Amino acid sequence: MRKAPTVYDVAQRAGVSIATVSRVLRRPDDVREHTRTVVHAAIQELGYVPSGAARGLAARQTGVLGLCFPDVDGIDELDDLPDPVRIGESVEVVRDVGGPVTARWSNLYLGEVMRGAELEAWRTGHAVMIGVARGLRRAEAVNELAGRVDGLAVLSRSVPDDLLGHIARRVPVVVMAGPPQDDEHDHIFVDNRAGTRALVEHLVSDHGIRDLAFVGGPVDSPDDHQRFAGFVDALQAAGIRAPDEPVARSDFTRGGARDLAHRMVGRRGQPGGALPRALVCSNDQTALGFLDVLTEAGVDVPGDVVLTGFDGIDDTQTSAPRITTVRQPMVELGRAAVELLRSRLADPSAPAATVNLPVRVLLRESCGCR
Amino acid sequence: MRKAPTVYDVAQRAGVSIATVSRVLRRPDDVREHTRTVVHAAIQELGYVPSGAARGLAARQTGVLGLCFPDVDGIDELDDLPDPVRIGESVEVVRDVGGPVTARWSNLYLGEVMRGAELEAWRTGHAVMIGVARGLRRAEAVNELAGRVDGLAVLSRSVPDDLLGHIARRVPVVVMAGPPQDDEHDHIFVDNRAGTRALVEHLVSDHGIRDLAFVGGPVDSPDDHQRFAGFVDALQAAGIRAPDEPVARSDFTRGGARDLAHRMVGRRGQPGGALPRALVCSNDQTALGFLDVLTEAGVDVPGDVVLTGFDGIDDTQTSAPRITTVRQPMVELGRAAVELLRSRLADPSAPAATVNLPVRVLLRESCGCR
DNA sequence: TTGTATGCGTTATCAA
DNA sequence: TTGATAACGCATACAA
Repeated sequence: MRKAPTVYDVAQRAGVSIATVSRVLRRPDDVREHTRTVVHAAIQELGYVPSGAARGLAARQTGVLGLCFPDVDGIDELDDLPDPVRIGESVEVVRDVGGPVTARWSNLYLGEVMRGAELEAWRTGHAVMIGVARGLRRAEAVNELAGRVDGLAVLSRSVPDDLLGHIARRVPVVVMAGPPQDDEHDHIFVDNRAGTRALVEHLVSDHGIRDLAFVGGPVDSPDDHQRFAGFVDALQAAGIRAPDEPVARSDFTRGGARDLAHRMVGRRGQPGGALPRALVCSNDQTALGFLDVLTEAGVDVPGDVVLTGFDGIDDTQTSAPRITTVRQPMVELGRAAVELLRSRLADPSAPAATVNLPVRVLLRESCGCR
Repeated sequence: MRKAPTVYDVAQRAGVSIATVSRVLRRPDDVREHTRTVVHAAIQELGYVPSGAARGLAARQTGVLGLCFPDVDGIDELDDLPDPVRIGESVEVVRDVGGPVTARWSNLYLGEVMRGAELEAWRTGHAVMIGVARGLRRAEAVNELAGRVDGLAVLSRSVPDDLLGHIARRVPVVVMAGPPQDDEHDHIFVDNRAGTRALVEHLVSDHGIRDLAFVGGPVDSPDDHQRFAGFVDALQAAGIRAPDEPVARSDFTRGGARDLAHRMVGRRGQPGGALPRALVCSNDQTALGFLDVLTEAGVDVPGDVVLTGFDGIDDTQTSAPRITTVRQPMVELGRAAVELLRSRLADPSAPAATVNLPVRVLLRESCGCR
């Protein structure tokens, strides 16, 4: 490792030219079997590993695809970092008093996307490089990532538009799971709208519910916006009068949803304060928060109120009752991103593509199924 | 994107030499402010993004660290791949009948390691590249990964020893979470032995249990081996006669543990078939499997039998009772790997290092606490 | 403070 | 089937 051997070393050792060494690695069929054997032997003896940098430079492509995520750890500064590992410390024995199970939604989410991307990249002999856009030097980091890859898949809003535009002049960019947008990049959308619509249609058609309310998320969430649109779609299709706005908005967290639920439950007695037959929540955390409070208040789910979510996080599978929801196609998102990148690399001049990922509605007990 | 601009383009546009362009990017303080401004303007106008390959080649280091995992998806062939994304398909509505919650232990495990590595790498301006050693061309893939990075952290047994030796002649290698081994590489161990010992000492000292049995995992698992050693340590320290072997072995899966538990529970009536006061399981899945069966059979945990696990997976937090276990320091593992890589790069001639990561014993209800 | 020139380790194009 | 040799895009030592 003192000084890594190069093609020259291998060539010398094998008594051939560097061109032949390169050929043995890239197009083995173009060299005589004997030569091949000799070269391979030299490679083994020297411990030769080709330099990716040199290859990338000469071949004008690195074989690496990039995946750029937003900062899910909420780290903006080096100071925010958790303590580094302290080595040599002894075992610690602690009483685990419980508390809420850590919600690792974003980790899981991103992990699945990565898994899908890696899988699809592996299929075609690509490597994938992960980048997290965090901290003050994030622009710089994203730039460097872009400089190292043949194509870049970016999770929506992890990179500002202007930076994205800059980068896109060097490598193809695909934006994952963003709001509908009309720019030069390829896009992959998750069909929030169709998913919610299908879910609500189930409530109306199969359960005969006509008194539904939509509990929204943050106003600036494009996902929320699409989901509400799907809600409206379904109601209109069923000839039910649709509201202009969600009946209320939470912040997409379970705690925030609890607060909201408390207020709504408290108003039950007042005129116009009655709970609707079905609460269609904009995400799972919201549904879970409502479930907590409704259960506490003695409101039966789904007997008194039907509850649904969106995302398909694990907790919706273990709650009582399990929550009917719409599963986000995380792995598929990653795979689709890589697919799109590849076809873009194959045909750079094709018009910008838009992919709408299908979604899956999971019927469980909270909507009255079974 | 048709043809990415290079330093030459920027230099020309800015009316300076390529050296100056490079300096503006690498050592801005060495250039006059005006020049800097002009160059930056040119960079923006052209959409210049430096080539990582060229940088790596010229600077003799890529700024990328590699992370190599074993194949957790069990994919050996392209044929094993799940179906690719089908685009344009409509929403699917399915009845989710339940079944076991998907155990994503390895995903979570690896995800956490990655998160730790990425975090630590980010601190020092490094990028990290993930590689999964899978399929027939795995050696090739690992080689390519090694060729692209400045250092490589490898999860134990994801790469055969000879390949690792080959690679190590080019880049520093650190092996994560393997069996004690005496080779040229740096190693990071998770202190399975001390963790189990501390856990068992708790059972003996704090709960006064003297009738304990160890339910092992696969014989070829070094982790299992270490954990059993810790079990023995604790017993011997307490003056309790320690067995030579685990009382039984499961395959580290919940299902396998269930089968085993059924057999053990079935033997209860027979002479010598009585259950011990405490079952120390080699991993969490095993403990969970036993919990399933014991609960079914009306054996109270921890009243009749005390149960403990190892790993700290999420399910141990939601089971009833929650399971006392030892948490694997996944994030720390990733961070430590990167730390070690960095110090190795800083001083290539230092002797091979060995890091023992501390572990945390989580006392919960399954051991009788609270 | 800036420019010139060289080398980094491959791939790929031609010749031989 | 093999060998010279010219890119590839940048960093950097050295000159100016």
